[in-house]
Amino acid sequence: MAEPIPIRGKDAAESGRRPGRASSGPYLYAALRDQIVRAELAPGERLSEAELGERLGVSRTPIREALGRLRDDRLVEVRPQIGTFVARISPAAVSDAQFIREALECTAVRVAAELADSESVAQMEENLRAQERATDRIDIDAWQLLDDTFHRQICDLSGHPAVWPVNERAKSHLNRLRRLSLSMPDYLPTMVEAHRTVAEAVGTHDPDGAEAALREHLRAVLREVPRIREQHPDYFEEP
Amino acid sequence: MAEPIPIRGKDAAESGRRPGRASSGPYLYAALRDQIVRAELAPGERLSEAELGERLGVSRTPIREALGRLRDDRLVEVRPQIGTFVARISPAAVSDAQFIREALECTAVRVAAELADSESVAQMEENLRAQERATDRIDIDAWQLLDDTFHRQICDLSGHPAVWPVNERAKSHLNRLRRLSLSMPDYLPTMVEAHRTVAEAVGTHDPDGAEAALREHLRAVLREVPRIREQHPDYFEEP
DNA sequence: GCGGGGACACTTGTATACTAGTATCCACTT
DNA sequence: AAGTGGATACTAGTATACAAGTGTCCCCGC
Repeated sequence: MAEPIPIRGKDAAESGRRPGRASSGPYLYAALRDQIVRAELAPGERLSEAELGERLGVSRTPIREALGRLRDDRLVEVRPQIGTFVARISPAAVSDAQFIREALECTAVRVAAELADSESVAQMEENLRAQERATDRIDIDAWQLLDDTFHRQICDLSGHPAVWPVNERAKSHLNRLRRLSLSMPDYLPTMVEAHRTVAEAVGTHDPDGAEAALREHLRAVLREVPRIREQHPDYFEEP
Repeated sequence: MAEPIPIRGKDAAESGRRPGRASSGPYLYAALRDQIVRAELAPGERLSEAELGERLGVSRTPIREALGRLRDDRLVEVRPQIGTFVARISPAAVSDAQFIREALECTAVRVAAELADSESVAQMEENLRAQERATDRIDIDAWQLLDDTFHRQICDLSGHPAVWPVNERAKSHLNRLRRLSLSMPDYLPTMVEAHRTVAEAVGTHDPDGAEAALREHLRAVLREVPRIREQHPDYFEEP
């Protein structure tokens, strides 16, 4: 069990009290989700509300708010009177997340290809260049952020800002898988290339091409599941 | 402002304390969402955590849990230190919900058409007959439940149980719209007919037909927006 | 009559106290 | 020695107390 949980930006804990102001729930949710996705909180690990609160400098109340959202995401499992645990990877949940993500993003990318303006395309290309730099540095953290941004751009280009939050929740499960893929650096150039193919199809207003390229790209992650399961059997559900 | 909020099944309040047991949050969430969808809690209406808790026989804590989820759904708006309000209808949010729903359900119905077995088709037909009976009685409440069940069947037939919860959250916004459509009884037979068309396409394993029929059906609700807005301008956002 | 200022009632956010259920572990019995 | 029962140290769910910010409304002064 991973013991030390240094919270990334410790702003929440350090900013002291900000009573009566905006809730710290969203921040705590994002921080904990990030730690779960990065497997700093390992699948199956027990989480203590009291301990998390102590570590993050808040009481159980906002911790519980964050854990509730993570429970809705199925990233943690709360067993009343027993404990809260980081959810083990469920192949079924991964498949569900893949289905949702594919449905949303592939629909979004079609719209994006139809009505993307030159500015949006330029932004995607800028992001792609940053991805290449991160790939050269083998900076997985930076690349992951850029990947999220890239897919968010696709979703936002659909003109429906509510799509990304839903997609992000599904993507978490797949991001966690990718994190565990030790040989991921090998795949980074491949993924950037796939991104570029999608972006080019969007830029040339080719919905069919964009959808096909994106679908193929999204499914690539899923193919890694058996290998990852072999490497980390204890991180998976025991059905 | 509608004042009396008699909770439908008062089980939560009547079952007395059940401390240390399962959380009442999910129940409260469903109950409040239902009241919002039915416009028993009117768009723009102020909600008091304390008052809701008193009315439902619980403290603010579980009420806040339910309101937090409703806030994620964008069905309520929480303004710190000011108040919590039933969200007014936002055409943008409705459009977003429509996009998400269309993407998910249309993808699901294709899979459903491909691998629906005879038992599933029989269940859908049974549901359709119940819809017809509810239509004859002009029992909108019963019909709404059957409508949810019908669309849930489609989602579940995709083999991905996580799809429906996501779809349900988007559907809430559209259900609320339909509730406000005073002339809805006129549309009930039309909708049942549309459902039947979808079900038949699923039964004959016709993905393209099923998707087309479902998409057309889903978009029907959206066309009502301008008329509803005319009838209830105060229920809409003031952009 | 009109305008301004302050008390006050109310809000959400947070911290803490309490309840009841669960698992573990150790002492005791057989 | 092995098995069983109970004390105990946890857990999450709930209720309540407190903090801090916001808007209203009334009273006072002009």
